[in-house]
Parts: sequence; structure tokens; C-alpha cells
Amino acid sequence: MLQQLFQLTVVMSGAMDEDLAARGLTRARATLLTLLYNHGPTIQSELARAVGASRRNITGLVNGLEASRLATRRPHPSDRRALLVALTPRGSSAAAALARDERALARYLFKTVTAAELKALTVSLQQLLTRLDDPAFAALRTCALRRWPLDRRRAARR
Amino acid sequence: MLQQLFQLTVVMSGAMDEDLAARGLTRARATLLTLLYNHGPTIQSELARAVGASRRNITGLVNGLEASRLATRRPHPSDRRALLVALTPRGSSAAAALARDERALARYLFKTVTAAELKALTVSLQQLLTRLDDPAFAALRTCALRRWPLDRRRAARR
DNA sequence: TATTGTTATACTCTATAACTATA
DNA sequence: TATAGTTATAGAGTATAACAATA
Repeated sequence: MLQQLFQLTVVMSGAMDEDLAARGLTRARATLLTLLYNHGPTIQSELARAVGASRRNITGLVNGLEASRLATRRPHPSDRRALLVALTPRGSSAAAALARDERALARYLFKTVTAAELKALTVSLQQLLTRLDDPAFAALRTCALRRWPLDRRRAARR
Repeated sequence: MLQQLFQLTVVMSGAMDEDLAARGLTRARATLLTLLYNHGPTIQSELARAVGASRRNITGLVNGLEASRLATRRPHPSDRRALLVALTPRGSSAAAALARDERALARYLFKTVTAAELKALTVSLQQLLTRLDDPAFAALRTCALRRWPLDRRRAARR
């Protein structure tokens, strides 16, 4: 069961990365893109706080988004130290497409799952999430993420 | 529900990475470590095939394991082109600890889940995995991995 | 003094190509 | 000719430290 959970984690994670790469995005940049889409123009240190990355890191990620013409920097109106990062129209479209396709994925994935199963699954997952959030978990959490399943698929495609 | 699945993915993935870092390992190196633990001494190109990485990449990862004194390279007895990678005693201990702690994690996570719930969860997860393996999925798969939950935890700790 | 964003530096993972030694 | 492993080179993410400009 834990192996299944790992496998699901690995497969979903890998699928996301591949899809993002096809869109010319990385996971870190997509995270920022979605954040900017949901929250509107934001200064970099706020982005760093929201995402849990260093300010240095945000500089690099925003550079990447800017190079792809998905976001721009402009001076903050009242704080001359700060820079407001905002999505370009192209960035907004990309973020909207991401959100739309995510909903399509959900419909696809759960098409064959009955309402009762979905309910049970939701309860169980919530229970697991609660367990994972428990402070007692910190002393236990561990285990390498198994990558074989996905990587074997990748290897087969070569 | 998909959000929960994402969150579970993110939390587990982040927890794994943090735990591995505490052990002086990265995910890629832990993958190799476990592979070597389960399969015994293996040549690098076989590792590359098994993990789905390039030979070049394996060179770097084995360098890392060697620098941490977790693995060693030795000549292949019959093929003078090849190098056999094997775990040191220290590497075996590390891999064994990883496997042991993984079992402890499973016991902890599913302690509060009843047998019936576990059965249902297993069935549902397997169904999702099957959906994810469907070729039709390739056309749909997408969506940025949400990192906020974990990253907020990280940020809070600073 | 504290905060904002940058440069500087370093490490890891990944990828492609070219090269060598051997099969 | 093909395979094994390496070097060379590059880009991405992350991290810390030091710095200039501003609050």
C-alpha cells in the first residue's frame, strides 16, 4: 500500500514534470506562475515568503519567467527598494491553461471512480495527510522515493 | 480530491527529501543506494538502464556515493571496459536503515486505518495508477505541482 | 538598523556530444 | 561496429554570504 502511494507519487510527479517541460516550464517556475496568476502582481520578497524559497532563488526564477516573456518586473509605486512582478498576457494565458488542464486531468482520473469510492478515498487521504502533519511524524519520516516505475517507462521510450 | 492527492504527493515528496538530506543523501543517490542494496554489485551501464538515467549521470552519482564512502568501484572480472559498483559496509548499513525506517513509516501512517479502509484505498489507488498508465492519459496529463503547503511549513521553521 | 534585490560562489541533477579503451 | 565509462559543456534549482540602495 505504501509502495502504491510511492508509485502514485512518483508517476504523478514525473508526469507533471514532463508536461511542464512540454510547455517550456519547470516546476519551480510553474509554481511562481500560478501564484502570480492567483494573487496578482507581487514583490519578490513576498514571493519568496509565499513559496518558501530564498530571495536569491526568486531572482533566478523571475529571470527565467521574464526571459520566456511570461512575467515582467516593474518598480513598486511606493517602495523604491521593491520590484513588482506581474504576468504578461502570455503568462496569464499559460497559467489559465495550466489550471484548465488540471481540471481536465481530475475529470479523467476520477471518471471511473464511483461517488462512494471517492468519498472513502477522500477520507483516507485526509487521514494520511493528518498523520503526515503530526509532529510525531517528524521523528519517523523517511524512505527514498522509488523511481524505477517511471524511469523504466522513460528508458523504454528511448 | 485531486488537490488532496497533489498535497499528499507534495508533502510526502518534501518529507522524503528532507529526511534524505538529514542522512547526507539526495534522492538520486538514495535510489542508486537502494538499487545496489537489492541487486548487489552492478556495472554502471546496467545502473543507467535500471534507473533510466544517462551513463554520464551515473558517473556523477557514483562519484557522489564514493565520496561519501557508501560505494566503491572495482574492475569487472571479465569485461575490462566495465566497472562494478558495490556498496561498502557503510553503504549497506545506510541502505538497510532506509528500508527499515520505511517500514516504520508505513506502520505509523496506516496505524489508524482499518483493514476495510485499507482495502478500499488500495483498490482506488490501483485504479488511479491504471488510469495514469493509460496511453490516453498522455494527451491529458498536466498541472503544476503545488508546493505551497510544504513550503509554508519550511518557511515557518525559519 | 532592517529590508529589498542583486552579485558572487558553490553544489546537485540533468542532458548532449565527443572521446578512449575495450569487445 | 558497438559498448563502457569518461571528459567537456551547459542549464536549472537551491543555498549562503556579502553588498548597494532604500526604508
